[in-house]
Amino acid sequence: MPELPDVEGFRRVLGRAAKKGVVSRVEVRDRGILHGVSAARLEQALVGARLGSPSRHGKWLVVPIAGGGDRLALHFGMSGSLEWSSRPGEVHPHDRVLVDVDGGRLAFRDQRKLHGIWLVAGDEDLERVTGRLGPDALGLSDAALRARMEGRRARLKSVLMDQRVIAGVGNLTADETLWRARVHPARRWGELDERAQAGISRSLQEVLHASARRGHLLAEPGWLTRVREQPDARCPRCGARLQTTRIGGRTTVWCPSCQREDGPARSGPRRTG
DNA sequence: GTTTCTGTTGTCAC
DNA sequence: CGTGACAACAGAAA
Repeated sequence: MPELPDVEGFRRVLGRAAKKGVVSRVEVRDRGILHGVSAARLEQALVGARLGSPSRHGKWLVVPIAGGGDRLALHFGMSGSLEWSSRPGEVHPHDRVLVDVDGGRLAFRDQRKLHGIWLVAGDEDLERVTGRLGPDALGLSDAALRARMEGRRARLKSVLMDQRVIAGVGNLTADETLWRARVHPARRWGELDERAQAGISRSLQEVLHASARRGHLLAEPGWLTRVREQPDARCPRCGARLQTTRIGGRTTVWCPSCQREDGPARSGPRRTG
């Protein structure tokens, strides 16, 4: 599940939980989710402490621990989530770490365990874990996006998903954005005129803002994400049969009619003059 | 029943 | 810059 909008949702969940009080208990049910920190060390760092206000950078969540200078860095991979319950009942089989706070319990739930939880000290430490990330994609201005994209020669889909260029765009967000902007995913930034570039910038923010508000990538009528998994999916805008290919090792869905490889479509809702 | 493929995340070698 | 292998796992497809 997790792309930027999901992680933004987890940030709010964690932020609310943090305000409830101190951590009373930590249970590591699967050490495979911990990186560079033992279960004992994690417990020692958390129990009795208060969590600070979490921040998000791309798909990373960083949680200060009041008192010491340590922070948690969380990455949810493809299948992770953060679950809060005020009345904890059954433990889910994929709950890897439980953190009890006054008033409830946080669960780091993850089926595939591709990433997980780190305990980091200074900023250098954090950067060693996350890699050097580009600016967060949410709220990125048109000028800032331009500055980051300038000179990139790879296919747009790959560039948008490169966390070092901008942080937070995942596979589905990239497809949704390019579809909305009517730009073919295999095109290059430098080939586009300024209007098409601005369209990508605007589309990206529309997709991210609407989704982040809800805590997950939207899949409403009129969205590519809504139909992309269907076997013979058609473009929600023009009805053409959608195409699927692989770019950068990821499944890529686009509309051959709206997103031409050689330029913007000349038909459709947008008037051509 | 068993094997193979797929994937909203990444890294690495070539 | 692009591709393929890989990591861990479950569910679907073959």
